[in-house]
Formats: sequence, structure tokens, C-alpha cells
Amino acid sequence: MRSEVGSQGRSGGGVADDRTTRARIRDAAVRRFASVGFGASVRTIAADAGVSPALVIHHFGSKEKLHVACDEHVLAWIAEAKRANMGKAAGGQLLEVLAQADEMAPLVGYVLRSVQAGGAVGRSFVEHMVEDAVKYTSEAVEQGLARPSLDEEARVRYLVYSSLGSLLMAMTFDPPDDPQDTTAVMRRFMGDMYLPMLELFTQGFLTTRRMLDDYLLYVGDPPTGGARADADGATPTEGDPAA
Amino acid sequence: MRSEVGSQGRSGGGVADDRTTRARIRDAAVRRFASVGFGASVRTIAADAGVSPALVIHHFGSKEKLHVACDEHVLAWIAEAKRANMGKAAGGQLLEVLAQADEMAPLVGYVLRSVQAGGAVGRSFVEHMVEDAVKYTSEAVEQGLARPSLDEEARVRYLVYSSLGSLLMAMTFDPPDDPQDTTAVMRRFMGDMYLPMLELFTQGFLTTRRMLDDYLLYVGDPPTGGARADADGATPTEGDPAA
DNA sequence: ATGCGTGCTGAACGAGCGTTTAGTCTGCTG
DNA sequence: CAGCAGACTAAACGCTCGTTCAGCACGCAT
Repeated sequence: MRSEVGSQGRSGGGVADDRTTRARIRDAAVRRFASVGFGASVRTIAADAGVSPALVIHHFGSKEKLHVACDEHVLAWIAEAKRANMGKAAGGQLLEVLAQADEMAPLVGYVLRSVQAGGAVGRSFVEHMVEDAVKYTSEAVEQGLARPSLDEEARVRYLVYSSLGSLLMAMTFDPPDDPQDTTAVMRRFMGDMYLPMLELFTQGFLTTRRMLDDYLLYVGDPPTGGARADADGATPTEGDPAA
Repeated sequence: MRSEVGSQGRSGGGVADDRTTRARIRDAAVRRFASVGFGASVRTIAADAGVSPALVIHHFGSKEKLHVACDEHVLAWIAEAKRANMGKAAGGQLLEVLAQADEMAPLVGYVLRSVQAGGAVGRSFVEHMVEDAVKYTSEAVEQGLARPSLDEEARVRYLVYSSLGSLLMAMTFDPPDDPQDTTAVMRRFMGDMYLPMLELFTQGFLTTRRMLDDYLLYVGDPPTGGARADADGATPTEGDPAA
């Protein structure tokens, strides 16, 4: 039996920290991984948590197992946050919901790091987004709010990849003063990109159907919904079968 | 003056390699950096080039300077490839042009790695794409092929970020059998994503202007972009059948 | 022939890494 | 009280890393 609380009274610091030492190490690791990536050293994590490197290994067995423990922790937090915000994530902008409170910043940062690195948390997060987005877009199509697609699954995946990907690109190339402040990062990204995104979603980019029709002709039958073989050239975009 | 060619006749191998040893090391480094990232060790690069680690340092001074030399080499190659393919990159899909020949694969891979890592080559590549895309979209708008935007610069940047970002996401989460074969990667990405992309560009996603108009109302005046004059509330194209 | 610059190597150095080991301290239990 | 279990640390081990060093081989000018 671990005494969990018993030994921590020894810390001579000022404010009390009611977390287990194990939890403090884990949280320090999440923050470090979020801020400098998964190459962060055990020694720096230990220093952040105010313990010796050996204790990190003592509690988690190895750095890799510490990484796994962080993954599980963050995954559980995501699931919890989604449950608590049911429906609010409807817009498909799950990240916006998650990045609400400042104390969540390291967790959001961890998720984004993991997405960029193709880690387990990132993969799971992306699949969650795709899953939710499939549901919400099908609802939106039924309600006549969104246009139908010839391949709903592919469209949803593209939308998720493109929004997460552009966020990562913006973080990489137009980083704000403090790249760890994920709420500021999100605010900046939305300020810069929301208008063009909305514009594209509302009016598209091209004025004619020609490129799309040519492509459909070129690839033959699309997965769902018959490819209308007439392909009468450049018909104006509007006047479409809108639900 | 370096004799550059003098000593290399000593290599006892089968096929002749008319590259300088320095160039062979640099090419090996580009390939390694492309395939495993910039954390690749000097020792593995040296082994790839068939030389000792010390020789790598002898020629380049340090690993960081080798990295810089690779950056310069790849940048020069991009400039050359763009000059040779003037106009062909019109679609804004610069990468497609670059990824044509298989021997270019490591260079394209290097560029993508650098984009992901936010390196100098990546930043320069992105800015080139934005620059070109600004030109081509403004032409397309003038010709009536593309719809105008309230903020052309922001739209272009969003389009570049979203296309490069979604490509990186697809490479990360749906990697093909050989992730180094960038032509296969591109082919796969296009096969999966081109239809939804074209669909979105042609018909948009939303059926009404409501979200866009609400946002414009919310933020007040749109940015000072040139589209200011004809921003009378409705861009000319859409008849907008409000369900 | 001699000397020199240069391409090049094997061996080693020092730093940082993850991890192990041996041991101390402390609170609980019999 | 004794003894034990577990939190915890300082030190060190073994490894990989980038880099340095001393020296070898060879083409070229003197």
C-alpha cells in the first residue's frame, strides 16, 4: 500500500500541494512534453517536479512508461471534458472547447504536440474529431445547413486534417510571444483564419463546376451518389440540388 | 583552391560517382534528415556516405553548419526547379511540380520535414507558396475563375497553410508503406483528398451566408484589404437560396 | 628527393542521456 | 521496541552524441 500522502509533509516549500508526488511528476512531464516535445529529458522533468531523476524512474519504471502514463492522463481528461461539454463541441471545433480555461493550456499543448508527432494521443484525438464531425455534418446536411458530399467520410477527414493542420502551421510559422499559452495561440489563429475559412465554407473558391466535373469524369464513378455523366462544361455553381 | 576531384579516384567501388566527397556527404545528409528528421546523427550520415564521422566535421565544421549547407542546397534546388517549370506551378500546387521525378524525392522530403519543424527551408518554402498564390489567385479573380475575398492575403495564407498542413497530417496519420517515397505519398494524398478539396472549393460547405454575415457583423469592418470597395454585403456570385 | 598541404581515418574526450545501485529516512505494524 | 516497506537521494554505470586529435597516404611544387 502506498501511503500517498504521508511523506509529502516533508516538503519545506511555502504553499501546500495536495497532489501525490507521482501526480506532480506526471503533471511536470505533461508540461515539459507540451513545451519542448517528447525529447524532454528525465532530468529536467525531475527538476520541474522538485525530485531526483531516480524517483521518476522509481514511480514510472522508465521514461517510455512515463510517456504512456501522460498519454493516458491526457486521454482521460479529453474524455471527461467532452462529456462535460456535450453538445457544445457541435461546431466541430473541439479544440476551442478544450482550450477554454488557462489551466488546461498544458493539456491542449500536449495534444497538439502529440498530433504533430503522430503519437497515440494525437491519433486518438484526430479519430474522435472525425467521429464527431461525421455525426454533426450528417445532421447539418439533413437540416439543409450543409451541402451534401459525394464522399462524406473523405470530406470530414479532409476538413479535420485541414483545420488541425493549418492550426499547427500557424503555430509553427506565426508563433505568438508565448507559444505555450494555448488560449492566446487559438485566439490569434481564429483572428487570422476564421474569416477566410468562413468565406471558403460559404461561397467556395471557384466560380464554375468545370474542374470538379472534369475530375469526376476523369476518375469515373465516385463512391456514392451517381456521377452525372452529362458534364455540360462550365455550369454556374448555383442552382444545385440543395437538399 | 581545393582540388575537389583529385583524391576521389581512390574509391574502389564498382560504379563511378563523379560527385565530390563533400557533395556525397551533403546528399547523404539531406536524405537522412528527410527520412528521420534533423536529429539524425553525424555517425549515421557518415556511414551513409561511406566516410568517417570525423570527415563530416572536417568538411563542414560542425553538424549545425552541415544543416545550413543542406538548407542552402535545397533552397537553391527549389529556385532552380521553379525557374525551369515557370508557369506550370500555376495551380498553386508547387509541391506537385517538385515531386515529379523520383530522384527529387529526398529533396521534397527534406522540405516537408523542414516545414514540419519550422526550419528555415520550410519558412522560405511557405513564403514562396504564399507569394505565388497571391499572384495566381488575383489573376484568377480578374478572369472570373475565382471568387473575390474580403482579405485576399489572409485567404491565400489560409489556403497555403491548410493544404500543406493537411498533407502533413495525412502523411503522419495515414502513412503509406514507404513514407520516404514522396511521389507515392503525394499520389495517395491526392487520391484521398482531391475530391473533397475540389468539392469544397466548388460548392463550399454551408448553404447560407448566415454564419459569414453574422461574423462580419460581429467583427465590424473587414480588414483594410482591397476588396473594401465592393463589400456591399453580398459578393456578386451567389444567388443564395435560403432553404 | 624533400617538404607541404590536404583528404581522410581510428581512437579518444567530454557531455548528456536513461537507468541502476546502494543506501538513508520515515511512518506504519506487530 | 523491532522490523519492515516504501519514498526518496547521491552516485555511478553504460551508452550515444558531437567533436578533437594525432597521424597516415598521396598529389604537387620546389
